[in-house]
Amino acid sequence: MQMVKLVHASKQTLRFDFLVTGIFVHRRISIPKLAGSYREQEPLPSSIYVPYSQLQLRKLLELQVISFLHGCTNINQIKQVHALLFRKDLHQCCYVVTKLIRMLTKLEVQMDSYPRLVFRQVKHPNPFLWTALIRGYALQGPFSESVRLYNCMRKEGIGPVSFTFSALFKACGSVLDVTLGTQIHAQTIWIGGFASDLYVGNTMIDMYIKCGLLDYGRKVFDEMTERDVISWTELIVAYARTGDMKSAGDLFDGLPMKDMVAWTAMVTGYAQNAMPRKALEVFEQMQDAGIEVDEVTLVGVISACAQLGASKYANWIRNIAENSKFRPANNVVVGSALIDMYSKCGNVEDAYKVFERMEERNVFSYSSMIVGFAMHGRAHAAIELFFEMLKTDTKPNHVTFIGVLTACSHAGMVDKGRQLFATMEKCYGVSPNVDHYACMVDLLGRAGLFEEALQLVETMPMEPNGGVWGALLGASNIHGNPDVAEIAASHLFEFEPDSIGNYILLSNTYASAGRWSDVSRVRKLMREKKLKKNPGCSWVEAKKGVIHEFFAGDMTHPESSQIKKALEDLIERLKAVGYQPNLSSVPYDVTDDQKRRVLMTHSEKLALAYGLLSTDAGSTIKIMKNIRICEDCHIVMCAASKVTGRKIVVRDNMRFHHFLNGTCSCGNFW
DNA sequence: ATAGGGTTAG
Repeated sequence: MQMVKLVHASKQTLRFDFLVTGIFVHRRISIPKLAGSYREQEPLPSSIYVPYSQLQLRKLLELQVISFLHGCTNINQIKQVHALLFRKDLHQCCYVVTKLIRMLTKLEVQMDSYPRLVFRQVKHPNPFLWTALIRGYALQGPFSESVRLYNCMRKEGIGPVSFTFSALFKACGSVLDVTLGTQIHAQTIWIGGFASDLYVGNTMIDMYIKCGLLDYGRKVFDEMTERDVISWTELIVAYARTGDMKSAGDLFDGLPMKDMVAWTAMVTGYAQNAMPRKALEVFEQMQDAGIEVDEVTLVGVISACAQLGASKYANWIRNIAENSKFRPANNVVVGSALIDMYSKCGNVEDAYKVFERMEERNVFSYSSMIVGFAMHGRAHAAIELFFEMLKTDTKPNHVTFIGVLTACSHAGMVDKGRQLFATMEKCYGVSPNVDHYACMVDLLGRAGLFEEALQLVETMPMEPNGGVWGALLGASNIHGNPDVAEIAASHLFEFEPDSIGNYILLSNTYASAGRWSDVSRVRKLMREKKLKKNPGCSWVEAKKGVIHEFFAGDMTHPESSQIKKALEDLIERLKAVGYQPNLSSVPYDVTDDQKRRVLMTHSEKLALAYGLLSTDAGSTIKIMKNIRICEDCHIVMCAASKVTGRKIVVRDNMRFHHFLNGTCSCGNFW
């Protein structure tokens, strides 16, 4: 006679209905209390105390064992539970063994070893047990084994369940085998309507997306009879990753149950597609909608603020992070993102403050800080931090080395760079990839060691890419070496035929050598390819963090006449202390007088003049620029920092220059 | 069981 009915079981609690004089009474019992003997639970009034049926005793035992399994943190503990199964005669129970195999998978135990053995001991595996094994192979490979097991299972006459298909699609997604994926897709249709199962549909979408067939994924989505927020989010993310924020946004607008993950997907989607303002907009809408924000959301917004490069936003999001549950000091990911953001906003000091306060640091935190120092020309700080990192348990990775090598490169530390590059594999276990070679070419090229740079390109163990040739072209431009520039450009145009900057670099290199016919040849090439020069543009942060934008020769600003006057005054003061316009900074074949006039229209000079006009004396002037700062403007910035006593920070497309008291942090080497 | 995240170069 069954007088106790188990109505619900979760990890922590069991819920029973007790039959008490004709009515059912609910009771909840927590599993920890049941550990040991289930007869020794809290005593119940004798009037309602009833013996469990055999069936329920067994069910309880199963649940108890499973709760043990959930508590296991290593394989030995699981082996103990496994031994227990034999003692309690549960070793043939598919339900428990399935959980055991899942736990082994979670602990990343090799499927071929122990899990396979456990599976073989069960005489009549049910579909769930088969699936646990198939899923294990789907997660860690070899993926062909998943498929082989699936076929075995079918041959044994055992039908798949929805989990089985999920596991198989995962395997197909991992090896990008869309042919097999499509076959299995077909099977979900003809074997008992699995195609309409929500989970099967979602994993199918994921598989098609991983294989690069977004349209197929969309088709599955459109044909699904039931969808949840995960189906939508999968597609939104896929559109965002291909850069199609329009489709992502349309989907998101139509999503009836927007949750935190879906909102976050939109925020990071905009951030990763270089639309930081849209990202902030969505983040604000998200907060207005009363949606909770977590660390992933924060990281997306932080990345957007890094792109905006303005202290105003940087401090704003930092405050939000500090007041959240994910404080940068306690959260490595948020902390590392903030380090990167502050570095990109021109604020290495704040970046380092965040770094210092972090309780835990990983390779991201160190690398971000090292790259930050490198960007700001603080080569010694970068290298010092690198050696400090080596003293910890944190191992450097390829990005860390990109950081130290660029640090050496921007500071002209050729020997140090060569030495680090030579030992990176032997001493630190990071084998140089093509990007590290590009750094070395940059390092040697900037130092004017063209022969060595070319030799490195010829002997490198992999094919040089656009980055390598680009570094060589950039160095040729700095040193005015049109012969090497020609070599670099001829290769570079194969990789990046439409990148305008490369043509301009080549043309400028010819110009600096006075080879005007070559200049017009390149100009003609650019016209034929219909490439437009992207105009030089600068931003400056005025009072209250308001950003003002200036193009070269731009007179549309409402205060243009004052700006022009301020610039003229400044230049007069600089001339008084010996400033001479650097005419070779103008790559056009025009008269010196015209060159002087062109130089005065450069956008960073306008930005500087406006900065002087609009900010308080004593505050730092922060200028951002979309292309490389020119020689003449660099000289002006140096001199202006001395004459005006202001600190000036300029971010060009590559790095930061800190001008103070007449000198630049780059040491005139950039 | 399926969904969102941080560092990279000329």
